[in-house]
Amino acid sequence: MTKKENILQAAARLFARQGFDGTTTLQIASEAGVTEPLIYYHFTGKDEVFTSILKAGFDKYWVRIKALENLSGGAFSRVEKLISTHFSVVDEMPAEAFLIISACPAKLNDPDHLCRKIVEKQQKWISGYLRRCIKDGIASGEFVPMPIAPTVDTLSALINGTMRRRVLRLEQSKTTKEACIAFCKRALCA
Amino acid sequence: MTKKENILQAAARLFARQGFDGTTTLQIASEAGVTEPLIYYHFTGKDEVFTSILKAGFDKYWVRIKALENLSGGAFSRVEKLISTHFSVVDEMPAEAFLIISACPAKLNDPDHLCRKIVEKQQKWISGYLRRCIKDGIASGEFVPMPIAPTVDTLSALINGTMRRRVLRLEQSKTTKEACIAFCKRALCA
Amino acid sequence: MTKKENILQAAARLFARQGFDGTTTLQIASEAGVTEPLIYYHFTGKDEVFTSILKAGFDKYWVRIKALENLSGGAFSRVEKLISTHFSVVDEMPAEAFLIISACPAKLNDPDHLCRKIVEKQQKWISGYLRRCIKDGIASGEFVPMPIAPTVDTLSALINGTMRRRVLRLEQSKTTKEACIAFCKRALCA
Amino acid sequence: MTKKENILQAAARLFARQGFDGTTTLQIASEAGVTEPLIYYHFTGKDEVFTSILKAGFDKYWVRIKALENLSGGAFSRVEKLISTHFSVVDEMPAEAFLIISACPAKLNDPDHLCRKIVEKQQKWISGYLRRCIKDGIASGEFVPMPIAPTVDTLSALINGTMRRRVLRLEQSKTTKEACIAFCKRALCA
DNA sequence: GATGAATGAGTGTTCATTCAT
DNA sequence: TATGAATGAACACTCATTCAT
Repeated sequence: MTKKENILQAAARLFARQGFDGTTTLQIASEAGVTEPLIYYHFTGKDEVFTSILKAGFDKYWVRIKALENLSGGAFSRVEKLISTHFSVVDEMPAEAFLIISACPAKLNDPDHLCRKIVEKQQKWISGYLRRCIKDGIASGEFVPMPIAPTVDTLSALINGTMRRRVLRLEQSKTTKEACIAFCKRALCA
Repeated sequence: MTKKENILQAAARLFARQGFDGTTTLQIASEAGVTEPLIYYHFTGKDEVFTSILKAGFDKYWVRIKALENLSGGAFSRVEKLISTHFSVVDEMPAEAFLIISACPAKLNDPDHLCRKIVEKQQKWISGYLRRCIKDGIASGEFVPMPIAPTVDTLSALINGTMRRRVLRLEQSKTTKEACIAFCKRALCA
Repeated sequence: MTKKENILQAAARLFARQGFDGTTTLQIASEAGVTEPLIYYHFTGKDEVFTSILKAGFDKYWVRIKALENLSGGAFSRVEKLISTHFSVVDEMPAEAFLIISACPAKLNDPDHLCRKIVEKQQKWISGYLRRCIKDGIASGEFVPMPIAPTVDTLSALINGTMRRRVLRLEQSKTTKEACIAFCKRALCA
Repeated sequence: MTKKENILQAAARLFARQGFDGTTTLQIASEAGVTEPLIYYHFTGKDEVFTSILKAGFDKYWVRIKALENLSGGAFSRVEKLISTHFSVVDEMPAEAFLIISACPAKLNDPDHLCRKIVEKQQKWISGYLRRCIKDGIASGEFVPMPIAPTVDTLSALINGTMRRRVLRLEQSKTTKEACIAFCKRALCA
């Protein structure tokens, strides 16, 4: 593993545990087994390290998400896939998920920051995906009639909240995923 | 308004906009129209200022929530009340809601910090409330049969995610509240 | 006891335990059961509190010392009296003794500060007293011949070191006083 | 000279002149011709700077003292060596001597602080050395009979007080050293 | 006499970042 | 690539002191 990768891994661990502001460049360097200036050789600064990690994490996530686009099958099975994918994502990349969800609250207020842009891009994509599912479902009679936009909001919120609770380890049951899907099925399907 | 209240208000504004670490005591003092040492006369430090605001916000929220405890009526109407109360809370105290949800990510990892304790207390209460509603609903035949614990997780996540999206202004529809309630009704009721 | 006396007592305790710089006016006020501004009502500032204590301690000491001036008796018995008086002083007013010996090191460098002046006055008086004793002793044949000035220095140092060790609780024997006197007797007497 | 050494020298000068609490890190940096943060690059803080100086001074002193251990010769000549070594030490390293004696009064009260430990170590070694001398001297008949422990206290006090007076420039004679040794000879020798 | 509220001037310390090599 | 040394700019916090009452 290159030293650059060392830096990224160490930083990811530390950002996830302590947040962006709570992590110093010295800690990152120590944890990575390098000296501080090397961080500035490979990155423009602490912020770019953070952004790189975020971007890498998001890219991995994005690949998973994009794979859903060409899915065939019924409307609900596509909703179900979206939900179960998000459960998997948290399990497979908890540090990155924590970062996106929790490490940069102040940056979320800055409309120009990558952090905000990532969240918006993700939300937009999920909204589009869900909108299409729901439209199709209603059209085909698989779903009961319902207003589309606010239902998209509701499902987005459910996914968002589920990830957050899972990342923060607030969940109390082991079968939340199945119950969540069943819950949505009853809410959506005719 | 006393200078102490000035400090609290200024700090609340700044913490909400910039996060805890992004806000300096000098900024708080300036914004409040006082000198820095006065912060230390009225509070033990920056952390206590934050904690005071958090606690005050949570207390207001807690009053609203506790009022639901003695609610009579059907199981779903009690669930509905819980949901709509949370929508109202975000609208009525957005700064405080933002603080609880987003300003102290690192503190959420510290099990001894008030921040974490508040979240846990809130989650615990909501879980208990929902558990009772669902049990009652199933027993009376108002709800379809369903596993209780994971459904509680699901509903908690929905509320959590809804608040978060609303606080971060990610919602896209004006009728999300109604759709959310209708969604749950279909998911729960027989 | 008046509040002014309370302040002085509290301050004396704290200065002895923590030194001048290590003691805050707030600590003094708390320990004295008053508020800080009262200190400034009764004294011009922290320095005057310290100076007052020092002066009071020194005055008590001075009375004891001055009483030796009119002592009749042999040369050595007067030296002995001086030594045993200093042992008593440490035992009877340890806090004040500690203050003079140890609480204001930086102030000892300032020739204008009371602290330095007190030490000089004390040293001067002791020197004068010892000089007279030794002169008389040599003249009367009670003492062996010896150079006066450096012997005065030596005896002063012995008294100084003895007080210091006693104040700092470095002494290891219970009969140091007697041995010290016997030591001097052998060194001085014919 | 390296900048680290600059810092140590500047700090030593300032601590000796103004005491520990009276010296600021900014003063040290200015006097050393460096910026404040460099102090924190080379040391963990102001306290470690002080401790380093103290330790270095004590180490130099300790070498001188330890050299006395293997001294051959009569009991009194060994006592004499101890005394004259202490006179030399003050003359050769007055700043360090002042530090040990006078710059950290509050720290002397803290049993865990290096300051106290150094004083105790020194006192212990001197006590042991003197005890052996006196025992030997009495056994060989070179010294008059006398109680050992309190005489050790007395000689320790004499050395202590002599150093202190010399450091604080309270001595009045140029031949104090010789008189002090002669004084002890009369007190000890048969 | 006595105090609650307030402050000017610092204090030790930290940290992201840079420079010389 | 890589680092030891160094720093500008800030930071949370403290303290002796004062003011209005």
